[in-house]
Amino acid sequence: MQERTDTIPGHLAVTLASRGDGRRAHDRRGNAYAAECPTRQLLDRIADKWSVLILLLLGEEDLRFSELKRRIGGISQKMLAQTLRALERDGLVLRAVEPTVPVTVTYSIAPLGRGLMAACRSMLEWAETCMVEVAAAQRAYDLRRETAES
Amino acid sequence: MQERTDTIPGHLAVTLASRGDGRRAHDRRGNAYAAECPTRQLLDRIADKWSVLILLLLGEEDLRFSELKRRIGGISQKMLAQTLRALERDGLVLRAVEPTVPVTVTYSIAPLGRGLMAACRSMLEWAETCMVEVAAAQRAYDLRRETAES
DNA sequence: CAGCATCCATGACGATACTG
DNA sequence: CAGTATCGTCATGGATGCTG
Repeated sequence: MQERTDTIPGHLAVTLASRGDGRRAHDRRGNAYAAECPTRQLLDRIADKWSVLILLLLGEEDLRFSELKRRIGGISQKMLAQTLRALERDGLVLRAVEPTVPVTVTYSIAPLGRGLMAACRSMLEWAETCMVEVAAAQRAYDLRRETAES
Repeated sequence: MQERTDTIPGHLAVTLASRGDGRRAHDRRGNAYAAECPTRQLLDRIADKWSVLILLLLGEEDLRFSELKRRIGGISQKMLAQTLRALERDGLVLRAVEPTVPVTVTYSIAPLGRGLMAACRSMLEWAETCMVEVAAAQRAYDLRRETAES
């Protein structure tokens, strides 16, 4: 920040420089670690279980509201509506209304949202792949805590 | 699944087949869309803003508790402790205690957690890249709603 | 019947105070 | 410093009712 390198020993300056590396994201396009940054707020919305599951499903095929609700176990009508709305507002999901009787509403992935699919999918893939190892880690952790309680 | 195509009309068989395509994930390694599935529960834990931010930071360097708290804007002590513990239990993060006075606790990314980094990073990258477009989409959406309120 | 709005109970979350 | 405990608050979820 300041040009006080003259008063800083060489090895410390190096340390500070490598520190700066960690802040690269900050310099680039906003600091996602700052609560007020728009990038962080966007991340908060997409790094969410409901958003990820919805995007994952819509990435495979267009779906109606009730179909989404039926496929995503444990989601409430309220959270589904709320999340879909946020995704639509962010331009990640498209909402198409067919004027039938009764009305038919179909949700699909928007071009902007398609870019997110890769990240969501690799998260899912990772979960599927590592589930067994994670379960083992949990057992080991619980066992360690249990025996330590003596 | 079954060889009963003989009793199923042609067009229905096709419908069922394309249905099966959507269930591919189900056949592979558990159904992440079912609330009770361990894979889904794991996904719920990692598709979380705090988890993603913590993993992202620890992926760059080892950090102490207070340092993490200071870097992640808006996180409470409680959520940080809680999330770190869940990540540690899942084997994604390592917790090293140095018996100094007062104690020094350093968190680092575990081998298992390193595999998740790519997904977290691409999520962050996407957010940084598309933030502007998303903001535009939001304005468009809000404007549309506003004018529709006439 | 699809989809959204409203009410209420519950659990997650955040701020503060306190301990090893 | 690194947490745990407590409590007040707010978001989440479930049930219900409304509209087209």
